[in-house]
Amino acid sequence: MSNPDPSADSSNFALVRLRALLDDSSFEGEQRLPAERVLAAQIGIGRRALRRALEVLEAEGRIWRHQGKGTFAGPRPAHTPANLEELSKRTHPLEVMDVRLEIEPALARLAAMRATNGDIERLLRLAEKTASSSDADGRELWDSALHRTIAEAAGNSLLLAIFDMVDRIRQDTAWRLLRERARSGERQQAYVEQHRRVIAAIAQREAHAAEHAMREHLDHVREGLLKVMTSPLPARMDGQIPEKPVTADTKKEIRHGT
Amino acid sequence: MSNPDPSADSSNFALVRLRALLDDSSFEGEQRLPAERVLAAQIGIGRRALRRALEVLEAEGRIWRHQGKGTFAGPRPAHTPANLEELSKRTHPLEVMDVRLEIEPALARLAAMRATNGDIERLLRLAEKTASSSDADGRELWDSALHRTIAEAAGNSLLLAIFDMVDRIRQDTAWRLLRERARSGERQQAYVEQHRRVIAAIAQREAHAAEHAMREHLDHVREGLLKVMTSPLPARMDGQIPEKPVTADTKKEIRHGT
DNA sequence: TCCCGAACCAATTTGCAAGTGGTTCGATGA
DNA sequence: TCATCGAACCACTTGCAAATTGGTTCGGGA
Repeated sequence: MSNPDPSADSSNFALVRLRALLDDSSFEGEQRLPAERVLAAQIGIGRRALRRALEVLEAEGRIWRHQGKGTFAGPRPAHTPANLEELSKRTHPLEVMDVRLEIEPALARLAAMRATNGDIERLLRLAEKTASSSDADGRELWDSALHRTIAEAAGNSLLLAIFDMVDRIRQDTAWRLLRERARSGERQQAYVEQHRRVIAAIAQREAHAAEHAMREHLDHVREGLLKVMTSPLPARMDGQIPEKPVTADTKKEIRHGT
Repeated sequence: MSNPDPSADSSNFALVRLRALLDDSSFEGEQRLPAERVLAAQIGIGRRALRRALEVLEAEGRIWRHQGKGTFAGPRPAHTPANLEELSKRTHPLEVMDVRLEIEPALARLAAMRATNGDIERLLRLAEKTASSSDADGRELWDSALHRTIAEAAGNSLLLAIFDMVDRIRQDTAWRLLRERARSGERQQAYVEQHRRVIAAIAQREAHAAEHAMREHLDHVREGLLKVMTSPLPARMDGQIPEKPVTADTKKEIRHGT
């Protein structure tokens, strides 16, 4: 009987050689392997056959590769994003919402305890602006400024940096549409009232009340988000249907690497 | 009577010209101004006089400058660090501890709800290792791995990224010494017991208990940190005195930029 | 005493070259 | 007919040197 996959012959040879190389003590740590072109010449096979073997080893987790860097022995180092784009790809709106629900109530509580009178003045002015803003973009901006001012008033630079990180992800790309749909008219009204309550609690230095009010507000926001995501086609005035079901696509694409 | 500050003559001239330039619509946004050398030649004064004028404008907040970048119209953009070194410079151990107190109890709660059985197995193994580890470095590593595994088990990639960020700051530079001193023998014993409690709660899926146990644990850690920082020279078995009062120096160096 | 020009320092940006894995293509040979 | 190879190209990363910028110092000159 003939070989069912003759194409793998020289690749198999390469696999044997590569496994021997990896088992060798010289590649113990996270050592870098020679470049593909060099390695192929060393073993005496073509680059294509070598790459097939490397794919197997990578799938096994014995090596990892990165374009422009090289091929390395050992498991792929834990990928901690640290830059926004990567992080933004790997998360999704519900995760972000969960994080906000953990962080921002704490920020509100701390703000109630540590805000300066100047902070509180700024908050009150912002609340007015948010309420009186008419267009969606304007609301968006004032709302963002309001939440950030609370984060500043909390007086913890590290927490502020974390808030900024989350906020930048939130403002990224495709989510704007989602958020816009999540704030219908009456919901927007409720948001304004909830903001007022949070700010009032902070202004009166009621830490617990501030935390509670903020959590309640974000619960409402989360609920709005869920509603939009689970019923993607509510009656729309303009009758337009989004070309792509944003939520589903986004989630699938994001989920691929935990 | 003579001019009390004749040195400001050409600088004043430059100020007038510059204000006119800034009021001009062409520099509305965060536009970049010409280089100092060019600008000085344009206005027809020396660079030194120009720089005096620019200092005034910068103090007024109408422009901002940065070495190697240039001079820009408008207020200085909000500085959101985003990279570890900057962040690490701008925070201090107590801030980090406060953040951990906000984040990690939430992580423990989520882990209790969402951990896989595999996660729980890993946690139990790690707890053993941590308890049996003898040297300080070993404890440090196992402890870190334990907390991170809980963060992983919480199943929120964004929260995990935040945890990693905080953890990297925590492990940075000078704080290692501080932490080492904060874990005396009996405190270490208590930590092991607290870890056991957190893990047990997670394993039994008791979300609230897990959150509570983790908060209690971190409260103890915080207390240990405070004790070390407020009484920098406890009685030491070996009689050695650290060459430098680490806490004070570190705090001062870190504090310089809020 | 003040101003100017020059020079130097330090931080940043920019462009380029080299090297890497990822991919496509046509020629070759079993 | 098919797998293979070599070549070429693309996309990404790294490293380095040049250029540019603000920050600073110094000496000449009015």
